[in-house]
Amino acid sequence: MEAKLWYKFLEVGTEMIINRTGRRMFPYVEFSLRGLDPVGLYDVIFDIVPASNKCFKFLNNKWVPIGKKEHEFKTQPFKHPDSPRTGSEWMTRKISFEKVKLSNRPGSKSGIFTLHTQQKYLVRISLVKHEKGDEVSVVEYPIQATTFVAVTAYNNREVADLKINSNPYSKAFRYPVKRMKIQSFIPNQERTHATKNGAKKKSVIANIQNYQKVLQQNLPIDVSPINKKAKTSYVSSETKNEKGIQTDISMADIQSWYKFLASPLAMSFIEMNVPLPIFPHVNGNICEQASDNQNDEEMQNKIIKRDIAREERKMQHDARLETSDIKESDDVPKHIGRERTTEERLEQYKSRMESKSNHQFSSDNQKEEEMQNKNNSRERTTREERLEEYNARIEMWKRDKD
DNA sequence: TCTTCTCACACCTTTGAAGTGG
DNA sequence: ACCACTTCAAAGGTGTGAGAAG
Repeated sequence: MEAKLWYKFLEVGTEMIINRTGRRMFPYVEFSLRGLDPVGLYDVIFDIVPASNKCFKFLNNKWVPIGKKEHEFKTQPFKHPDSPRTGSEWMTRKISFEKVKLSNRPGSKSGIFTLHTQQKYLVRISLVKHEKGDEVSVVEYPIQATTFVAVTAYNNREVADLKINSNPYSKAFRYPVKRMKIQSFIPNQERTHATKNGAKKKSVIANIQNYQKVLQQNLPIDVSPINKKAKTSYVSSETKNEKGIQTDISMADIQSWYKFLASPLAMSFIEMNVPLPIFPHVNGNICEQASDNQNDEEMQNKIIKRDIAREERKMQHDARLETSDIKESDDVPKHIGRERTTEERLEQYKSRMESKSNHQFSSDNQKEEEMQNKNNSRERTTREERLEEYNARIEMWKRDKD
């Protein structure tokens, strides 16, 4: 079990969100087993049981009992999908109930537990041993550290913050960014009757105006790449919900941004000397995007690793070209690699392996230096450089137009 | 009026299929 | 044909905030 995390939550008073469709537990329950009969057959069963017979209310920053709890819903305990297994199999692995969900709608399916809000629960693990014949023996382990209050929205800010900081799916809320809602810049009436192209244009202008306003503040700008799932930034009269227009600057995605640059509208901005926003270069790769968060060391390392691997491959490729008779030149077709004999391919494979192991034995200092260089080159990508790139693009576009 | 609940939203990770190049 | 890797898209998990419901 992620004991440390559970205890952290316990300190502030664990709250678990429940909703109609079912919300995953976080932290989830994960543990290892010891002392089982190695050849015995076991089921591992997950259950959620009331931790108190009271109902609670969040007052003065803590949960206080206010009355009797409601009658419990009938929910089937959840048997681990790998059950049954022998004791030795269970003992050699971690047992996780990551996908268990909590709901407030009765009659949910297996793996979804129906709970009451404002009531306390805890997780109980049961080990069912299959004895001879149909007999079974059951041992139950209620885990006090998992005690939580079921809620539909967080009451304690500390809990929300702890979740944001420890749940990878909540990364979006870790760093303060300026999310640029178009909604507030376009009057409702206009939005509702806007045509596809009209609204798109409006959204771009709104973004620009908004951008200029918030640029003066000191928070990082949200430079999300294209969000494929995001709703379009226009609203037709058929649109069910006005909220459909809510979006951020990522809606003026890279493509439409460059389309905008190629439009007469952009030209008039330039001619009027209206300062255009710097739209940072984003290559659409989620890792590159995350690298904008200097704090995210883990992601930085991932990117560095990937870049090193890329360079490694390139170096290996170059080395192979140098050692072989085939040189990369205009008159040698690129697909030549696909026409090698089995022996040649075997040779190449060997050299690849050699170069790989050589790299492994390279000194730590060298590695560190490499990492440092990577970091430095990343830091050099400043806003000024992006501005330069942006200006270069404008120039290019002007030339093309002429 | 207040509290609780629901839903749409933006933003993120995970996963798996398809593409690419050696 | 195979392999290692990248790219892309879809699915699904997250907290937030506005508004509905009680």
